[in-house]
Amino acid sequence: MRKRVSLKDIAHELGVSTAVVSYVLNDKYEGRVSEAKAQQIRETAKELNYTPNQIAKSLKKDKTFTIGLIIADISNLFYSNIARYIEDESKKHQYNMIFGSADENAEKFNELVQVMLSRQVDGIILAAPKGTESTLEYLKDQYIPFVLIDRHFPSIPDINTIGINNFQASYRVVEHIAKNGFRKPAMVTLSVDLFHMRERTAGFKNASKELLNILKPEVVEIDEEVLSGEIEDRMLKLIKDGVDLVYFSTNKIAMEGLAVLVKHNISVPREIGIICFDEADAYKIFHTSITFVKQPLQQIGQESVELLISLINGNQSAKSIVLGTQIIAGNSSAPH
Amino acid sequence: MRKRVSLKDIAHELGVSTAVVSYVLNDKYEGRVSEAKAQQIRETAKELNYTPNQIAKSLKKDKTFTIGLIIADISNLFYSNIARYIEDESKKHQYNMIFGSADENAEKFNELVQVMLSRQVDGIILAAPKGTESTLEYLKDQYIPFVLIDRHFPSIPDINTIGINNFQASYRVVEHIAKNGFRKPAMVTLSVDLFHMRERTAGFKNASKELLNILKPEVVEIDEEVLSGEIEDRMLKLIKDGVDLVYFSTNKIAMEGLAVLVKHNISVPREIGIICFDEADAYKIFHTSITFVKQPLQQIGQESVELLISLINGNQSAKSIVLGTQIIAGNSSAPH
DNA sequence: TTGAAAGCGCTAACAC
DNA sequence: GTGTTAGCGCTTTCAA
Repeated sequence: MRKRVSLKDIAHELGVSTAVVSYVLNDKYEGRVSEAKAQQIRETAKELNYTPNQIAKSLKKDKTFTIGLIIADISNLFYSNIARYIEDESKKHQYNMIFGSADENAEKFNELVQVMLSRQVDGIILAAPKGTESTLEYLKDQYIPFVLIDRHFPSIPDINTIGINNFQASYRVVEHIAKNGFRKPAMVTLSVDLFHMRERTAGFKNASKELLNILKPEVVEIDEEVLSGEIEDRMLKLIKDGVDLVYFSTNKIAMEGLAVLVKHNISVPREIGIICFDEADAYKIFHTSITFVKQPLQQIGQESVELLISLINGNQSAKSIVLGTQIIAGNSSAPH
Repeated sequence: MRKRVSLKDIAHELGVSTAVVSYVLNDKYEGRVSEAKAQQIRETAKELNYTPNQIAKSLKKDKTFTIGLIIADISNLFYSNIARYIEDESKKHQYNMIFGSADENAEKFNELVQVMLSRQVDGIILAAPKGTESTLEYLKDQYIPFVLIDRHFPSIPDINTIGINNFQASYRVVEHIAKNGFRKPAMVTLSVDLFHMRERTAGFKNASKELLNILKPEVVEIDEEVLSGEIEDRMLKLIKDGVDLVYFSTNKIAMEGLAVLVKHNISVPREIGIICFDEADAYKIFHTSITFVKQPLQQIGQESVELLISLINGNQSAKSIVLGTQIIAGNSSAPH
């Protein structure tokens, strides 16, 4: 069977101590080991196909060079994209990443946190689902370095957060809508009680009132579980009611909503205008180029890793980083 | 600062030995520890918020309950979907998964293998890029349990493989094409020297000759690096040449190809028929439902994990599992 | 029923 | 320059 080669094997082979081998293989032998012996050790290591055992190293140093990432929902493109950036950035800093999706489920989230902790991750980046405040408090109490992305829990003070201004992003969407001559927009969103989603809705409502003089802005909330079943009727109703543009609050809703339009042969922007939150590669096979709110995914990934690592290295400050968004204008919301 | 709670802390708190605590917390104390003491220990563990240190456990037991997954290209939906299934299945078997993408780069692949080995994964599932035969040989020589998915290297005998019959899948696509009255199909694929892709092409060519009496089947090969730049001209040329259906050999090519059709307002299947290899959620926002070859992703994920775990547990047999594919007929290749 | 102790592979403080 | 050794947190054998 398989027998992994250890420091001891190399030491034994050469009749030296494991310490010497460790020094050489970690390039810490300046003034300790003769160059000749060092060379020998390196050669033997190569010959024997030595691979250092990180598990042992981690145990000894109480540091795994691993960060945990827990996202809320892997089936959302936004998160899978961000996961990529976080992985890339981690690698740049010589960290590994281990990863899990909580599927918007608080219990699953808590389990994942436990798994990550027992695997001794040095820190965690997380997009927490609803109802996980106590776990966040726990992490904070335990001084476990963590950074919250995308989501924000105003009830917990002094935690490290990185995200966008969702209210403002939505507000600007309505500015764009108004500028391009739409007068009766509706927002289609999920009925979920998360701060960042409420902010998106609030931005839309406020701006609709202020910029379009709409007394009761139209917001359709759909339960995530029944999304693909319900959205068809809801969309058709909006159109029948004379809504002239639909603003989808996430990627996932957008895909479902656009599918309805395709199915019913509804032309964009002629019959209805469209704006989506978040981008998707798939938009390019829709019959019209899509206007969308672009979040700085790469920057979120990058900064969250950097912030986390600085926390791991003992930096104490609680930071809330708010990044900017852009509206990428396509033909789907062209002047009306 | 943070101080993690260890077995020793619990033992100390109660004035017992760490052994007893270990027994109790692992439910292995039958006939060894009194129920009263066991209860006490469990309570203290809970009070102190004890989390077992998996790193130490792994070191001791020489087993990490972690499997590595290396995929060829994360930006390919096929792989990201399969990664999900593999993660789910691993979790079911109480394994964690660590993950990396080689981006079709042999060197990156080799590095990833090293990372996984040094983190002492119990086994690896991999979709290997071109030019990695020697690494596979190495893994084999070292008796490191691994399972190859999607890809196949005929030059290496007796390794565990899970995939589909690509030749047959393409052959059946042409059967479908012929049955539906198309007479001049073209295949658009990547110019990459991988066995499974060559098989897809060969199946198309053979069937075109045998079923459609085409002497020189039309196969357009595009270099992956220039895909989105080149595909537009190549597609337009095909259409000008009177090709009546295009068969895209992967997900990624399909998305780029469909985008060209959208851009030029080319109607499917009226002006050109379409069949794609692999499914994509995004197809639903294309103006016509898409015919595609469906691989059994979940089954691939599930069986690869099961096979790997059986290898980890000492099973020696070299298996090659070939799973079936389906053609899901949409309107994009409707009778002509 | 209980506890002491060895040892997994590695690092680093400490002799020599 | 070189080697010895303790110990990271845990499991498990062995002795009491």
